[in-house]
Amino acid sequence: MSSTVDKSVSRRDTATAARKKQILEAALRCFSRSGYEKSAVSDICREADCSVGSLYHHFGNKEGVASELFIHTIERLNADLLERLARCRSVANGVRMVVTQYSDWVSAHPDDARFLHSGEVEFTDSAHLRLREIYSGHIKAVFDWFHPYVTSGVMRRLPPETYVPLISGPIRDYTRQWLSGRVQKEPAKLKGVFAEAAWNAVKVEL
Amino acid sequence: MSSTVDKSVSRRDTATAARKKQILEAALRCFSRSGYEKSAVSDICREADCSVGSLYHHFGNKEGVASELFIHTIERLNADLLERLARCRSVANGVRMVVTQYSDWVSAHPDDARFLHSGEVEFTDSAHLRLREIYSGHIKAVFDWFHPYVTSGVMRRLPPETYVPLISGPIRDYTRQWLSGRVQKEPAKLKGVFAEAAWNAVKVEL
DNA sequence: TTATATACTAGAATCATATTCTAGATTAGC
DNA sequence: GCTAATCTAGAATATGATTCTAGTATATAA
Repeated sequence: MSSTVDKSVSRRDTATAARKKQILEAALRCFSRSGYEKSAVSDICREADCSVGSLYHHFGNKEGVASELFIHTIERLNADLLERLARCRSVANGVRMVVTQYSDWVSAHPDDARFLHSGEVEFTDSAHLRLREIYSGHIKAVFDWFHPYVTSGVMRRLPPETYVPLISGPIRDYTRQWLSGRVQKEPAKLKGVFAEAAWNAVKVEL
Repeated sequence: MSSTVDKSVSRRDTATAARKKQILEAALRCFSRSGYEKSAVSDICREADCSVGSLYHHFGNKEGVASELFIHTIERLNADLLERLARCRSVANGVRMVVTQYSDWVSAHPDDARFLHSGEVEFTDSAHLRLREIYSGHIKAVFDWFHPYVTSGVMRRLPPETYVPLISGPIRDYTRQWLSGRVQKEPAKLKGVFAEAAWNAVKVEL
């Protein structure tokens, strides 16, 4: 069946995808080495072995590169969580999983994490909208997973805006400190503490 | 006695201090309105009614303005916490205070908070060092306040790096979301939830 | 009180870098 | 093989940070 659809993937499509990937990877290396602002478009082009014209053709501007990279990265992070969450067989493990997968992911992909956290990245307007959709879609999916447990009374009913900060706030805050070099131990080393605290914050007391 | 010392505060010193203040306040308005990167030095100068030469004379560069503003802001925030903490008469209230003063401060000074959280601000090297000192000094002062309670066994003994994220992580994470417009309720409205969670995370179970 | 050094202000000149433009090369689809 | 669309290259331009030079105001010393 796939052979009939394959026609839509031309040689150019493949080359274009490869070139874009090449630029995105070069950009991440540059951002990671020197930060977003300090990375000149010409630096990225040199690293990606392409011309500025080519970069602008594919991404519109520097923000466009950063936006696409950001969206791509966060989608993988989110998808990874949903997969793992689907395999959890209890609320307690679900809550702990939100914390542990984040810290494992950060420890495994520090450059990606640094990029997501950097805050100096600027987005195109369309990326802003897209990110908002992605965020609310992801939150909805996660809430859908947890909702039955709130209904059945094993997870506390709290103001909805507070679940994310209560569960993920500490590990995110710690990660930020780790990425900026203020603390040494990598997040995965302390995930147990934060995972227990997260469950503790939302569980119903016996 | 003061009259003999007054000689050290000349008319020029006063004028200089006033000018610097004028520039810092103008910068905050610009950053708050358009963000750090989008604020041109010439914008700040127009807002402060001064020349670029003047700004560069006093601050060296744009980072210098941002750095001094940042340090000034964070020192007031820190000092405010230490004052309030000194008046607390129990660990539970102390821990809750860390959360409530932060959320009250953020709600009362959203422009300052937005600036502190923005992340796109770049610092001079000397500001980086100074910020690190300020941070560790502040942490030490806060830890000194809490330490007796750990010793006496009413507060949990945890890996030292985890106290700040456990106590402040959620409210900081929530604040970040609020500043970026992803949630509506201002932090002060939810401080109770986060304050209880903070105490819950570090208290010793009965 | 004046002379001199230092601090300050102004704005033009310079420099770095993001973005745009133009021309040419490659590829897809007919 | 022809034509339009896509892609690449790099030069030209625009924007905004920083530096420079000249001049003004203030403080301090004689």
